[in-house]
Amino acid sequence: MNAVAAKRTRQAPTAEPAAVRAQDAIYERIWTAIVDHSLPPGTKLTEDRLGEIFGVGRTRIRQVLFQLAHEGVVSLQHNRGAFVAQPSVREAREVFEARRAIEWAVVARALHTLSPAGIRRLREHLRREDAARAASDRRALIKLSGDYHLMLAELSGNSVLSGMLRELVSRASLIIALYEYPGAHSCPPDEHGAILDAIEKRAAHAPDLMRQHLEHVERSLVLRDGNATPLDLKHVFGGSGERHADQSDQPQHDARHDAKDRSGRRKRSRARH
Amino acid sequence: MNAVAAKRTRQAPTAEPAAVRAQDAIYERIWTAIVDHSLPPGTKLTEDRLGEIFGVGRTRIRQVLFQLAHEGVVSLQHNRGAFVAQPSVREAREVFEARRAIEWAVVARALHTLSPAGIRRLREHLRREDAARAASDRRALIKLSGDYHLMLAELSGNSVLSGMLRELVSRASLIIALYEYPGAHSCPPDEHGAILDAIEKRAAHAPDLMRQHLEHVERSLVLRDGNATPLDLKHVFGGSGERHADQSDQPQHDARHDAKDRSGRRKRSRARH
DNA sequence: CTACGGCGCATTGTATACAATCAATGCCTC
DNA sequence: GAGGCATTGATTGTATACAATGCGCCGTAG
Repeated sequence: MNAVAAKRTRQAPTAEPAAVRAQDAIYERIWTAIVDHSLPPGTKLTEDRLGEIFGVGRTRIRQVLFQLAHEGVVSLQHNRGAFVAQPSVREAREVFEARRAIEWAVVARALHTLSPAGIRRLREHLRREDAARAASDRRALIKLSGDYHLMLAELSGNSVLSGMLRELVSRASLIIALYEYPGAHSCPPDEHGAILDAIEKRAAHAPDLMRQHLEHVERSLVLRDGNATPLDLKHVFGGSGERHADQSDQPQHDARHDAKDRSGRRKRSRARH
Repeated sequence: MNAVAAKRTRQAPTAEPAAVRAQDAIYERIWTAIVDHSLPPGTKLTEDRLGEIFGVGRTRIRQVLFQLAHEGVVSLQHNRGAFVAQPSVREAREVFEARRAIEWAVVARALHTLSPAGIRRLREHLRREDAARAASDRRALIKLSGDYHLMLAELSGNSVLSGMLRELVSRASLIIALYEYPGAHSCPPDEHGAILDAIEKRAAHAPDLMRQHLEHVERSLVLRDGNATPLDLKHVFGGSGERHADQSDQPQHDARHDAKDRSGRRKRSRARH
C-alpha cells in the first residue's frame, strides 16, 4: 500500500480508509444474504472460506462475524465457529414482543414527524413490494417487507429506535425462515399500505394498526421446532474467488438445534461454547 | 492434547475456557466503571494501558472495546482510539424515548409474569437503593438505580427486551453523567417503589407509571452541551499494575464534542473515522 | 456387525511483529 | 513573536505464524 496510497489523494478530510469501506461491504453482503434467506439458519460460516471468497484476510472476516453475532443473526460457538443463528421458539416470541413495543413507538413518532417526502418514498417502496408479490419473488418480498419497517423507523427520525429495530428485523427474518408455514406468505398483502394511510391521515390508531400487523405475522408462523437446509457458501455469493474452487465444498450438516443455550441469556451477546 | 489435557479433567461438558471468563471479567469491570461514572465521558481508553492493567494482551482488550462500542458506551474513532462515549443531546432524547417504549412493555409483561419471589428480590434491592440515598453515595445510587430497571426487565422474562434495555440503561447513565443538573439527584426518591407496588397489585396503569417515571428523569436533566472531566485509568482501577506509574498519566483532553457524527447514524454501530 | 479408542486434518483462538496513522514538539521562516 | 512545516514518539490497524481445540476417519476388539 505505497504507490497505491500515494495515488489516493484523500478526497474528503475524513475519508473512510477504504479498507473500512471494504469491510462494510462484506458485512452488508453477508447480512443481506442472511436476511433474505440465501444463507439458511444453521449454515456454517467458515472464516477461511469467506476470506478467500471476498479476497481479504481472516481478521476482517472475524470482525464482521463478531458484529453479526452481536446483532443476533450469527451464533458463535467457542472453538467451533460461526453459524447462521437458529432462533428458538421462545426467542421468536420474545423478538416479536419487542418489535411490537418498538414499532408501536416508531409509528407513534411517525404520526407527527413523517414528512410528505418520506411518505412518498414509502409509497414508492410499497409499489416494489407489490411487484415482488405479483412476481411471486419470495426472496425479494421478504427483504422488501423488512425494509419497509426499517425505512419507516429511519424516516421517523429516532436513530436509536431504528438501530434496535434493525437487529430485530434481521432476527425476525431468520425466525420466518425457520417457522413459516411452508408455501404460505407470512405477510398479509396490504397491511403495510393501511398503516401508511393511517399515518398520513394522522389517525391516532395507527400505532395499534402496526401492533396488530405484527401480531398477524407472528400468528401466521408455526412456532414449533422445524429444520434448516444448510447450503454452500461459494454458490450463494457467486464466483468472486475462483481459486481451487471445487475442492471441499459440500454442505455442512451442523444444523442441530441446541435451543436452550441460544434462547437463555442474551445479555452479553457473544454466545459462549 | 496429551499430558496437560489429561490433568484438566473437564469439570463440565461445556466448561468456559477460562480465558473467556477473564475477558468477561474485564468487560464487566470496564462496563461498571463507565456506568457508575468512575470513567467520565470522553476518557480515552488506551489499549496498551488497559492491557497492562489487566495483565492481558491487546487482542483481548480490543475485543472488549469493540463490544462496548457496539453497545454505544464507547466510541471508536479510526486510527485514534476508543473513548468513553459522549452522547449528544439529540441522542439523549432518543435514548429516553426508546426506554419509554421498551420499559412500558417490560412493565406490561411484568404485570402477569412477575413472581412473588421476583417481587421480593426487587423490594430487597429497593432497600439498598434507600441506603445509598441515605448515605448520599451518589455513585452507588446511580448504579443501583440502573440495576433496578435492569432487574425488573430480566425478571419479567423477555431476554430480548432486557438485553436491549441493558444497552439503553448504560447509555442513559452516560447521559446523566453529562447532563445532570449539578448537585441534584436525577432520580425521584420513591417512584421505583410506587411502580413495584402497582405491579404487585396488578394495577393496569403500572406501565404508564413507568413511562412517567422516565419522563421525570429526562426532565430533570439539563439537555444542552456540557463538559466532561477526563480521568486517569490506573487510578480508578486500583493499582493492579504499578510499573512506571506516574509517568504520562495526565488526563487527556480529547473530550471535544463532535456531536454530529455521534448522533447521526447508529445503524452500523462502529463509529468510523 | 457394532462400539470404542486413537490418529490426523481442518478450523478456530491468540500472540507477536510490522506497517500506517495521528498528535505533539521543536525549528525555521516571515 | 507568530505561524507553518517537518520530524519524532506513541498508538492503532493488519497480517502472519503458532498453539489449542474439535471433528471425522480408520482400525481393532468384542
